[in-house]
Amino acid sequence: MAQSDTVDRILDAAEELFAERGFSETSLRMITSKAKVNLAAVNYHFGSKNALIHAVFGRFLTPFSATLESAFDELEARCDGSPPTLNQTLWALTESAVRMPQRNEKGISIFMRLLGLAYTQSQGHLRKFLEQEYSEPFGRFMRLLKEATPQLSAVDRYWRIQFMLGATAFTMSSSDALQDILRNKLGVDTTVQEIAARLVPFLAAGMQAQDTLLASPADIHIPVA
Amino acid sequence: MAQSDTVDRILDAAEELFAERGFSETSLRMITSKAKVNLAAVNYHFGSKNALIHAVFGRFLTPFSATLESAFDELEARCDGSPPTLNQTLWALTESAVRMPQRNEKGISIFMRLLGLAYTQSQGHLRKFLEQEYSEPFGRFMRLLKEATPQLSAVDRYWRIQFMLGATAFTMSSSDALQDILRNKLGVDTTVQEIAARLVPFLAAGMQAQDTLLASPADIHIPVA
DNA sequence: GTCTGTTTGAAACATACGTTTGAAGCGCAT
DNA sequence: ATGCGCTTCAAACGTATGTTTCAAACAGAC
Repeated sequence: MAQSDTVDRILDAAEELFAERGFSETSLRMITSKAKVNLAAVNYHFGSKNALIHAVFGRFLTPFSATLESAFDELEARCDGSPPTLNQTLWALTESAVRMPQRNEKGISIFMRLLGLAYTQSQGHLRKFLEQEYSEPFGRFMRLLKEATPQLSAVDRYWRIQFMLGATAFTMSSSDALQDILRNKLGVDTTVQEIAARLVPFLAAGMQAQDTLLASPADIHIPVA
Repeated sequence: MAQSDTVDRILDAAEELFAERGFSETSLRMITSKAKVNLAAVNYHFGSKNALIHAVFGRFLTPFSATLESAFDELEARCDGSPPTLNQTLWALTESAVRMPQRNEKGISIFMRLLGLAYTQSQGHLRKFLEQEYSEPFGRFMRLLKEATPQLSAVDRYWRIQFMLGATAFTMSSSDALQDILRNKLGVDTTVQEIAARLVPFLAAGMQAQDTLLASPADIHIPVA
């Protein structure tokens, strides 16, 4: 099969280059020369650069969302009616990501960074693609979060989910650069699993902080103790 | 003075466009046509597109870092020898950001998003510029954080600071969009000050979670309880 | 071997970019 | 009024991008 060889080589090269440089900063010529295929191959096999971006996400996200769904199934079965805890829910997500079969050792971190970029770079088409393609597992995750934090007001929960999302997306989207700094400053090396192991407790603690009680707007900025 | 008019119009337009589209996705032609100035004006007044990016950051960051320094001065004076608490440190930063004189009501969120982009988009020159221009207040903030969390290992503290950064930059940068969603779904309205009032407790709680104890790499992914 | 549909290849396409150029316009001392 | 900085302007520069074209190479069926 000649086709799938070319297609896969393009996807591999694109995935890696997108992750380390961003989408618009990566040209088709970089991709095709890294993949050692002809420039026209991208438009022949995928149709356009945007479609290639979608294909890169689809190749990872489709099996991942299946894995995630069954992880949620298993978790809910194990909990037998009572809603899973916050830690269980967050770990089910992390687990599914880390356990995914990887093309290579950089697999997860590459993809975490791509997801971060998807949120961060305002590529309208990508956002739309992801929303209409993977709304189901996303919605289910949100529902589980809600059931795991019944003590929170809807507004607090809403904002704290954004905080979690931000911490995750941001960290993952710059994790290579961050790791370089860490390696230089502290002389240690960190795997994605370890980052996740540090991130989840941080998120869980923040999520479970006492429900925010707002003072009158006027002196919101005053509390210093 | 005709010059400063053109210069400011360019800076205003660039700031807004960079924030909503990113750096490489924003062309000089978009900027100059939004600012209603000639295309060549950017290279005449700033020298290059990169220098313009630096100027956009400098215009906000220089007065901000002065404000921040004096906020830290005041805080340390008030604490009189003993290190400020985590809450005090975070509030000093938040205060300084919120209290900055704003060009318009979107001022803070625009700049939060720019800071997020600076970290996220791999613009080497920007990173270098920010590091060598504002290393002092940044380093001081780091030192305060370190003194406020002596129980954390250096590695844990490093990563948790990244998590805080991410949650903050992400939330503030998309707060306009998020507020729209919130208004539609929950029928409430939120000011930047209120978001900060929700964010700081979240960050403080995450920061003060128990120091991460890592199991052997092999079973890092196992804990589900 | 020849035909057929699919895949590759080198080259060109149109467009957009950041930057440079050189003339024109302006305010203001002299 | 003249001359001198500074600023604006329209136009062009060279380069890089995504996409298209069309001929050559290829594989498998007959």
